[in-house]
Amino acid sequence: MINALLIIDDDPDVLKAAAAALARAAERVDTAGSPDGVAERAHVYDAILLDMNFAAGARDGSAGLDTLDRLHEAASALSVVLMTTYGGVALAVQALKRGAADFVLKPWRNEALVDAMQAAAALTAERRASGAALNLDDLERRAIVRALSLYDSNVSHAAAALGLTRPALYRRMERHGL
Amino acid sequence: MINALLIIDDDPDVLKAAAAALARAAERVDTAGSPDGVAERAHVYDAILLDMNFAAGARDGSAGLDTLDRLHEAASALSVVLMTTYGGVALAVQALKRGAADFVLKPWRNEALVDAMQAAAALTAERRASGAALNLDDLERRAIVRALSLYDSNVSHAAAALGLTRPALYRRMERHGL
DNA sequence: ATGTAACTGTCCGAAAATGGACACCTCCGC
DNA sequence: GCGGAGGTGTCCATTTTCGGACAGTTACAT
Repeated sequence: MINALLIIDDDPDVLKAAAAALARAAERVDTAGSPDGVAERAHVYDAILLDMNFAAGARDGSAGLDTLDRLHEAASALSVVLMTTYGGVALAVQALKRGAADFVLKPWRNEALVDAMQAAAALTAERRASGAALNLDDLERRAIVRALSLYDSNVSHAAAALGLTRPALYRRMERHGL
Repeated sequence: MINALLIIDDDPDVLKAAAAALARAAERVDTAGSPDGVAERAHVYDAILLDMNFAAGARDGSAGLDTLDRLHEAASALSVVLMTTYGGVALAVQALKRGAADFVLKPWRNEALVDAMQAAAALTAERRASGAALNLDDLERRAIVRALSLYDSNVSHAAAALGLTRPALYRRMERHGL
């Protein structure tokens, strides 16, 4: 079960419909009529569903892409799913290259939307867990595991790749319980 | 200047046209009429341009996506640009979510193709450089820099985040020349 | 002005990591 | 069956790191 979602769209009907579709998949579903001020509280959400077009005439999606950038700046691990009506391939490609987690077209199938948001939330969780690995001990452990698997448990080679002497690697392996 | 590119397409005319367009951007442009056996030598390329549809009738792109997966398995840092004629938004999204670096539609503008391949090659280079950072010293340095920037040079907080005591962080900063 | 809270940078005896050396094992080629 | 190459795991004197403590600075509320 997803904890908290945010839906951003300027059309109240869309907000209502999306919120209804996602209600059973998340503890809490917030809605916003504009992206203003959302970045500040972005970190409390597990995923965001963002409409690409706000200014009525604008169909190039630049408003959505800008918001996407701002959200990433504020909460880099957060997954953002973009949604649009006027979706061409070029826009979709642009969005995903800029780091959107997924791209859905309006009108959507409710089931597909739920799946997309669940996948996005899972991705956020994963990134938060490993991105928060600023911790040097964790980082070292991961690197050691990676090196050992890469050189299929050849301690000498793994040690060399890690920039350690062999005894040093033994000590650290023990310290990490390996 | 890109060092080596590979183009995979079953249509000889497409191969010829793409190779011509990319010739001036890369030292070497190889072509292949099928994805068979390409994975084994994937690591020698800086980027690959891959057609999605091989079996004449197949338009769902699954052949291309499978090849994409196999290429990633063989050379995880390698950027693959997908190309197709029958490109819908769904397929493009699928491709990028599966890790393609970009997605271009046939017929292409030569300039856009060159740009895409250059960006892809740059991405490969970047990933190869940082992915090879199995080296614990590098890893530690990166983590420290990241932590310091995250807590805008507040040594106490950065140290806590890294799981170090403050004096320890001072020592390591000096060791890394920071 | 005074307290205090949160920093910074440095010192030093205790504690831990270092890496060269050692003994051993096992798979090949001759 | 012997030498060598390339592993493994362990030992221990030396070197490095550790972190609590100390003194100093800044910002701010009392």
